Amino acid sequence: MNTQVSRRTTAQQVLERLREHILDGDYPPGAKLDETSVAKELGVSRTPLREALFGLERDGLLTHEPFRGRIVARNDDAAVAEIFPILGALEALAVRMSGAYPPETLSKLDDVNRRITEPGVSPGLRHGFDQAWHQTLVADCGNPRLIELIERHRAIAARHDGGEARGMADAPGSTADHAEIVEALRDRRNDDAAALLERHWNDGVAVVAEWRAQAAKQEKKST
Amino acid sequence: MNTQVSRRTTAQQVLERLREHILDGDYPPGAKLDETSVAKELGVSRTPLREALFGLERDGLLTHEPFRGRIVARNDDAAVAEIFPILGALEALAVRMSGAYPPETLSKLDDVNRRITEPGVSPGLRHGFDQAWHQTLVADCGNPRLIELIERHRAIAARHDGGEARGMADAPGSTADHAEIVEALRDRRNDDAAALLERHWNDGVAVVAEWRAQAAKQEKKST
DNA sequence: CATGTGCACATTGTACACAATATGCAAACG
DNA sequence: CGTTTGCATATTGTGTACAATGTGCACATG
Repeated sequence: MNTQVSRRTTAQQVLERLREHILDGDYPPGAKLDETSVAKELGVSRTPLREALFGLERDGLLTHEPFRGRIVARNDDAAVAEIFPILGALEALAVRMSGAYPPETLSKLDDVNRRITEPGVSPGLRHGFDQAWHQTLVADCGNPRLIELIERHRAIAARHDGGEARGMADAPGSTADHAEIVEALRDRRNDDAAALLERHWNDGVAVVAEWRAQAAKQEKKST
Repeated sequence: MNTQVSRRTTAQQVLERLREHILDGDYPPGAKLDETSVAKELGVSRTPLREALFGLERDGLLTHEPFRGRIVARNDDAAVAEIFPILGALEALAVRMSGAYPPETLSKLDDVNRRITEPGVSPGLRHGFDQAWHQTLVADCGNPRLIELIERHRAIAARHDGGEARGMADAPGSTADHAEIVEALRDRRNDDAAALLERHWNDGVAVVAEWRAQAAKQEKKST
């Protein structure tokens, strides 16, 4: 069916496409992945699909129960409480390993951070800017493995659980944290920035939990 | 061929067995994994084997080039330089997240550390004790995801590269570090212990590089 | 009416067959 | 003599068939 011109294998492509779909919320947390349907949907047979599923499962994006199917991993408060501190430690390390941040990087960080708070941007976009900010922060640490690891964990933790509860991170405190961190970096106080960053992620656990509780309450009201 | 009584799937079992083999050095870094041979060796068909391989690849234990096969991941100086700091940050986090270490855990740590230096133990065993020490250190941090993550990275970094260059970590400085860390933990100074631990791993990069250079020199002499 | 049992169906797991690609060698060519 | 081209062979990638297991419902039974 496919003419196989690519250098990448079907399973690899499927893995990446599925990953994107999960991150975009097309397959939300808790959704069951029916092999036959998904295979048909992507136009491949079950064999490469299953190989991709195995990889994603190993990434922590899927959970698997033998003979009962695969589920997109939940991202509940418990998961956040486990992952956010890990991200804090890893990004802090990346900041410490980075040298002096060049002016253009610093202004990019400021710029992106400013856009997070700009009025009129959709919550989804705001969330995207937040992601971009963190990505820029660690991009030049010189440890590709670390970057990849951070990326994977952010992928797990960044998805919205609880049935498309939108509204994410208006985060008045969050952008203030970001600004403070950039300021430290401008002064070449990377260690201080790292410490702030770690606290930022740890605070995030409570922030997300609070925000979700609010969203759940609103959800109930509108029913 | 198999009566399939187990609750775990063949692919999962194969993944774990292969993982053990790789960690034990039965498949040393750089070894090519021929699918047909390995499948025959483990008594399964290629399908579940390939699924397992995909998982291990995602773990970073294997590298893959389309149509050219899979290789057990190298663990050269570059890899060590990337992974050791990550392990340092993660284990430091685990120590900080742990509460007060109970006396029995502290004496276990002391005990295991003592065995590392005991004369007459094989290098392999010594290495095993070192692993056990670090495992005990993080076991009660209360973050299973973190423990799993540490375990996986230790799996990658703990393998001996460069053709079974044995002799590992006599580490006179290493056990001294361990002792100092336990002392800090006894005083409930977890943050100090965490900082020491991070330095311990960072120093490890140079130690391993040095040790390997020596081993390589000896290798050449005996040829 | 509640509960348990067994069968039909759906879905996942495994094996195998075939297709696509890489590799090594031998012969042709300059 | 070195280089290149083309084929034979080995290995990996994908599709498909079949086996094993879980699920839900109808029906019997107390």
